[in-house]
Amino acid sequence: MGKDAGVSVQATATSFAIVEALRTREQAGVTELATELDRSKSAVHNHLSTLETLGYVTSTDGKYRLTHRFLRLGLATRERNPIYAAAKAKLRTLARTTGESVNLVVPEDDHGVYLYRVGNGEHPIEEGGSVALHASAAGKAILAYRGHEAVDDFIDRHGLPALTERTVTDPATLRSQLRSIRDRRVAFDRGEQTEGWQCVASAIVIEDDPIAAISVSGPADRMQGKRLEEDTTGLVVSTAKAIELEVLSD
Amino acid sequence: MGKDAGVSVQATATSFAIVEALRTREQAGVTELATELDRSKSAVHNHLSTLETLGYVTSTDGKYRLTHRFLRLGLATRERNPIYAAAKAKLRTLARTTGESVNLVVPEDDHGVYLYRVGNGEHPIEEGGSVALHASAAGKAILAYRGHEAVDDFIDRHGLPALTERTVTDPATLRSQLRSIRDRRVAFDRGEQTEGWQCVASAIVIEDDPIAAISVSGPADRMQGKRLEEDTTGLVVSTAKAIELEVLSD
DNA sequence: CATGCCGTTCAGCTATGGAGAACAAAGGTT
DNA sequence: AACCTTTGTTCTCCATAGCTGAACGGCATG
Repeated sequence: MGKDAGVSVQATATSFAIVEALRTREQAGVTELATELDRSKSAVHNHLSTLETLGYVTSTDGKYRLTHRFLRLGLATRERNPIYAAAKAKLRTLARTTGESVNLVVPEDDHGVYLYRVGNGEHPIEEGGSVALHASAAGKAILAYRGHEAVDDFIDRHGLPALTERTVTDPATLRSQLRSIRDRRVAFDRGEQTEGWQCVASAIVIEDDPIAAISVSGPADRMQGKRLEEDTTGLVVSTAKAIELEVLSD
Repeated sequence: MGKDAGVSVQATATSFAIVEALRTREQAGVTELATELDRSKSAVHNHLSTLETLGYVTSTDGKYRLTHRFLRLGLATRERNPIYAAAKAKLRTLARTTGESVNLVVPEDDHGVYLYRVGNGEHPIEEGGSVALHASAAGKAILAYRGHEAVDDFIDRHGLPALTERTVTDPATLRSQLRSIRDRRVAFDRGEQTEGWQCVASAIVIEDDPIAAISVSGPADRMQGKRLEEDTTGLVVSTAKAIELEVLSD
């Protein structure tokens, strides 16, 4: 039917392509979007005016931008997840005691999503953004609690693309790391996702299902030695355990 | 072209109708959505599978739900607004000192949007949700700083629909309230939006442009007498002024 | 094993939305 | 001021995208 397998309603694909272009762009005009997305001006105009009457886009003299309708959609999905309410307050205190950025990551399809993030803004990770599961401490913490076949399938589907020089690209190495993560309840990321940034993570596991992971991340020079290995690690693990209990008690 | 003026790309309208249905519903099946939205099963299925390959929807054995892609979209629009960063911390302390719920409302087209909200969860207002400008303290605070013609146009377009028995439905009454709001820098809502809930609001005005309003809301029995008239009012106004200064200093 | 009730697939017809050019409006430049 | 450039908007026409309606297959439940 459609030229691209699975995408049968191409108008929807076009509309969302425009929406995503507007996300990065603050505001944009018709011609600008048309050239970037390689569509005709009239097509882009049609979609924009449709999105405008639907309330997802506003225009002020020729420039279009996204409205806050997406905020309602996005927050609704987040609020729905019980892990969010259970973790929020505890992550705040974890951020305060460690002085570093703290993240809450949940798995979604084959990637992780930053559901919540409280930090000093040094590292430009955006809430709602996604992470590769194999190249982040939180992601590996989640993968560690999935079955062997699930991990194999994951590797088959995506491979282990390198994000930095230190990303784990060898399946055997990854599998051995996952084993030790499960044993010790901690995952580490030493610049595997972003050069110069280290991470400690621990998964939230409910009934053998890793529903989330929390992580503390900071620049390599602050996250090393005894501080990383003992202090931070201990805090992350105990916070993860506390969140597990909170989830179970609701 | 289209049957409904302005909505030329109907496929987009259908896709977003499905998305909005999923927002309220946690998860839903094809048939369920098809009957609710009055479309054919195959049409709904087409849209859902398209949205799924685009990454906005996931399915687990026949049930569909929204993904967190919308979180990225929504938070991007919020983070972009400088008023959010300027107001966030101050609203937290305002909530702590008053003990009531605190809201940040920004105007968008002809309604207000709850951009941020910190509260005790008593009143089920959702972040990202929208308010009628004429039937809320924050909305009236914003309207008060718009020109007379702008207010007239607003009334022409929407009228003054009553949300409760106490909603201001008379244009003359509204205009006189707006005048006093501008004079005193405070707007009140005495059950005009939700029966039994009172509100105090003050606008954030930058260069004669009301870019936002903050409000404190609580049940009528706690928000009355001296406490409302003096204590809370004073705190709201001074916080609004502080936010104005913060915005200007950036 | 039969019977609903799902989600998914299919084929075919028709309305829809895209291409492209013409139009309008707004700035910038000389 | 008159020009030109660049933008958003509108128009018409045609191909095809995407609906309808029905058939298929899987999974429960009786």
